[in-house]
Amino acid sequence: MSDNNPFNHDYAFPFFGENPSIYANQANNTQNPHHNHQDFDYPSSYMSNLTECLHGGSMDHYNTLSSAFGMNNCSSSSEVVCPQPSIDHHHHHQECSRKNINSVDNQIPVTPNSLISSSSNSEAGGCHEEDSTKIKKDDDQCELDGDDHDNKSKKVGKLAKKKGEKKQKEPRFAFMTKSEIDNLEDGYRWRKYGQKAVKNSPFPRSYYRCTSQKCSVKKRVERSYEDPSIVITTYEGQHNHHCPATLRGNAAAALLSPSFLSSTQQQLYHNPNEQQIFYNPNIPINNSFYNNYHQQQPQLGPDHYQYGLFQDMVASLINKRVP
DNA sequence: CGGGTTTGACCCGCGC
DNA sequence: GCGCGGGTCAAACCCG
Repeated sequence: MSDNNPFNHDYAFPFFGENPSIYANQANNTQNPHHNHQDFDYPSSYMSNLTECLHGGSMDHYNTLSSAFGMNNCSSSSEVVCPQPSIDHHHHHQECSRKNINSVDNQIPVTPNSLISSSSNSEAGGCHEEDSTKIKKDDDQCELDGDDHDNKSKKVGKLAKKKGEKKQKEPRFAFMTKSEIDNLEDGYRWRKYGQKAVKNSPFPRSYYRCTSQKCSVKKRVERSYEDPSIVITTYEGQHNHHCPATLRGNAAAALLSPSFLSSTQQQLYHNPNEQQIFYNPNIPINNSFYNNYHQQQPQLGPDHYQYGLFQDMVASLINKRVP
């Protein structure tokens, strides 16, 4: 676990599962030999996370982003794993990446600035870490209870779970956002429960939990050590309540809400599964950001990405909504 | 006083 | 087995 880059972990997020890319002409090669495939299955609810995390979670009254994105069809066929470094590769990618971006820039209209990268169940190699950890903890706790270990049992005693009860790792997805502010406003209320230094990074990682009762959604916020202007926010889990700051959990409303689309942020919206990147053409592209980004995912060269607008993505959502 | 933050200790998995 | 790094806990602290 020496990898402190969330984007190097498994990320899968079939936003446009069945939706043809808006800018498909710019990148249609999805057969990247360096693109490893993972075998693990995604939880059926996995795709509902963006929805749940970005706005209220009640799935009964509206279409969620998950449905809008065709998340139910999400296959486990594309995700980012095990980057395969290749210097030449990188250079080439960087060039192409910039090229593509520019070309897109020229043809797209205005858009809200947002970039999201997504992930699926985390930790490609060990998508158990957190939960299994907890379970282990609990088990230990059970065993310890009889003994002394006062302090330890006290600390760990809360999360008692049955032995063998395997809690599935909550799906995750991450945003890369160019912002001065670390903790970006997303409409939910969060309580910070931890902060850790990140290896190889001068910037700490903060851990937040949704303050809503019985809502187990967590998020991590850290600043990219490669580009300090980039904030990486990783969400984990699904909200079981409406977003307090949006209208009845309307996905589009949430996504388009002023807070979320604050003009002070430049964001990219990246869908590794579909290899799409969305960005705000109103804001000059930060080359270092793209370079770093593609360096972080060398197995998915820019040639294989599709670029589009976050706005179009949202529009797609709205169009797909069922009354 | 309630709710959020800070911070050091603790736990766990993993790699060596 | 040990050390490292990531994640969590919870007491202490802060603040409106």
